[in-house]
Amino acid sequence: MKDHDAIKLFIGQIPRNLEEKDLKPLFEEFGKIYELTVLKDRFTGMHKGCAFLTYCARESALKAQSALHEQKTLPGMNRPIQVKPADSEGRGEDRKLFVGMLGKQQSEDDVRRLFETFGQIEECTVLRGPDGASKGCAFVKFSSHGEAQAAINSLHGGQTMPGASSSLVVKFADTDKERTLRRMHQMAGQLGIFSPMTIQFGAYGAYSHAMMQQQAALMAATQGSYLNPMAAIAAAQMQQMAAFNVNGLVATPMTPSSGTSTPPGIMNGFSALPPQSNGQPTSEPIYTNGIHPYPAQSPTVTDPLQQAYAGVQHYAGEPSLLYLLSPLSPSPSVPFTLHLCLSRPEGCNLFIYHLPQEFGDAELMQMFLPLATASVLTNCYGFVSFDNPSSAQAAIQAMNGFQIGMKRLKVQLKRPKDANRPY
DNA sequence: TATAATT
Repeated sequence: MKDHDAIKLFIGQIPRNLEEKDLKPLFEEFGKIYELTVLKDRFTGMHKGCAFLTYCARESALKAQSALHEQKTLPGMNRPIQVKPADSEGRGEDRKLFVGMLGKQQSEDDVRRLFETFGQIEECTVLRGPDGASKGCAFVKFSSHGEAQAAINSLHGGQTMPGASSSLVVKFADTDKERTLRRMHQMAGQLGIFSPMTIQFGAYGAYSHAMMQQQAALMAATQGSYLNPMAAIAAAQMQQMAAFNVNGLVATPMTPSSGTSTPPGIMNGFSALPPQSNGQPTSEPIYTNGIHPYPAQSPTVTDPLQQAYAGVQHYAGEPSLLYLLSPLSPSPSVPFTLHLCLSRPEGCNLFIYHLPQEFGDAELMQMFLPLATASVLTNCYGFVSFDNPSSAQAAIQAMNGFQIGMKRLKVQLKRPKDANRPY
């Protein structure tokens, strides 16, 4: 049926509205197709914009690759189609380099010239923003690990490019795990969390992953209703978080959200939330996923990367972060809302009332992000914390009475010490 | 200075 040495191809940059049947004609031109599978998200079924393709004949794969790879751009895409052997086919990424501190004017060709003396370059890509401006870094893939290593040895730190702030960086590109960690940290930064911190999902990781994917999908599906691009970005971040969760980088069983072992900060700002209008409980232990920076409750890590990440847990500040997935609506289509709680001292925590029904976490976050370190949201009220009382006061001044649609926000300090608080 | 995506 297919050659014993057939090559499975990875196809990238596929418009998300194209399914197998739409793609078949394009690829059949190069030979009989053995298998063609568009990649879908396992929970949401969302088209991932890429596919795997195996031809019956090895030769067909080679022909398709040379004819199509980076040779044409499918409608609606802003980058050319990718047709190359899937990662599963050959070696991993031990021959791919990340090149940092390039000058912004340096093109792919400039980078190639810099690296070509060290070996056969299979791929060379300068990273660019949507406007086409270089981000000052590139990926260069050699045909062998040795060639890549030779380039590192000769080029890393050796020269400073015009316009770059320090000398050229040449190193092996991140592995998938490293990328995930990097994204996680970026996300934390975008959420306004700048302290070192660990984010841990609970024992129901796969479940919360599914929920987050669903939530992200919903947000993506309603993109037209976003107030601005920030909301779309937040949706993408949730996708990333969900991906992080499922990648198994954290595997700690959740800390029970009741009992004496619960760190005080974990309950703060969460037990005191006002009752919800839909009658659903604010939290449901089985669905509660805690995030906390306590080293004693760290995952048992065996992987060096995980260990490196675990290192940042040893930070001395007040504990901090909770992501909660709480049932809010009985409707299966909107089962959960992501809650992000940051525990802060009194005088730093605000309740936001009269949020429009359609306000999502992203919208609330976007509204307060310039001022706040975190936010929480349910259907009609939100919760925002600041790292100091004056920022909280500034937020009240800036946002109380802020009109959204027919309603005005009510922004006030969270009720001081609550009898419900467990300490 | 970290990509768009890898069952």
